[in-house]
Amino acid sequence: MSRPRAKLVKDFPGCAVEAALSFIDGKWKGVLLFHLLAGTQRFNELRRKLPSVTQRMLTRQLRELEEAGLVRRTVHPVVPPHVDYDLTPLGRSMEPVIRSLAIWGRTYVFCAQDEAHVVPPKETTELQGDALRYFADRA
Amino acid sequence: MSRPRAKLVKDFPGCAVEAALSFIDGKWKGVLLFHLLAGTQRFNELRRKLPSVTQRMLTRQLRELEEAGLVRRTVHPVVPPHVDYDLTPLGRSMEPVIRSLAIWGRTYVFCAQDEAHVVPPKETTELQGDALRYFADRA
DNA sequence: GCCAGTAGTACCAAAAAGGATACTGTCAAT
DNA sequence: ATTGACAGTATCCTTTTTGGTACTACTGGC
Repeated sequence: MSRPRAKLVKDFPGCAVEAALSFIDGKWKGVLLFHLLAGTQRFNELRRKLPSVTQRMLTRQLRELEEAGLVRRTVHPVVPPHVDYDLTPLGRSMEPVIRSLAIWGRTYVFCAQDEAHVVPPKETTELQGDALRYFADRA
Repeated sequence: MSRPRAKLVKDFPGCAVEAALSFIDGKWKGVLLFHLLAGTQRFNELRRKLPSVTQRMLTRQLRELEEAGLVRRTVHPVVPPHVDYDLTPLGRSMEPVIRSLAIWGRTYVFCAQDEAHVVPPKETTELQGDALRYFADRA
């Protein structure tokens, strides 16, 4: 949620970075936006893509994204329920941010453990702290 | 800190976005990295640039960035103390991420209140939720 | 009749993050 | 003699965020 950060935005103008971060601050918002870049998704569709998120968390994060103006929630009044989530123009404007995050993650953290061998040795030598431990864990 | 997210990285591989976010997760890390992009900084130098951060928080955030391998802390054993902070190569690799965040923030949230009039009317009409309220507040 | 799928809520508990305040020790300048 | 700059710590407390479990209502298929 952007409440505490929203405050700081006023207390501390000039910080565009923090302002932007306040919109994707929340444990699952980044991934959600990433998946929504691929197009409209339904609630359970997203749930399947984020297996470790609880229903409650998914709902909350989506609502916060909606509140922030990044995501649009469309309820089709049918039974069984049918709810679509997609990006607003503002949400889509986040694409460069999300993409650069995805690239960084792939390059330096490399989530897909089945491809862990692809880690470039040169970069690896630059790693420290968490990143180093991360790679150490899966070596 | 990246501990809780680090866990999810393992539980939920494939999510490069979350992995990357876990490195800048923390209320001040984004700004700190942004300021460090400009070059080496000393502790109180950063403090002056982030007037609303407490000493304790600044220390913590810097230590976490160091632990994560993004920032290097250099202690010059003199008195009075002299400590330099600068980006590691891994930290510098975050530059595209930080820059895109800064651009987004400037474009869509526009922290600098003294330039609030520059908000482009076209974009404004696309705003919803927090973003809308943000602009409403300063209109 | 029972189960699965749809999209959620409600309630309680735990953990994590952040903030406030006060304190350290040395030196240089006023 | 006092103050300020330097770079922090220590302690306590509050807020925020996240997780766990159970529950709703309705329908279509077996």
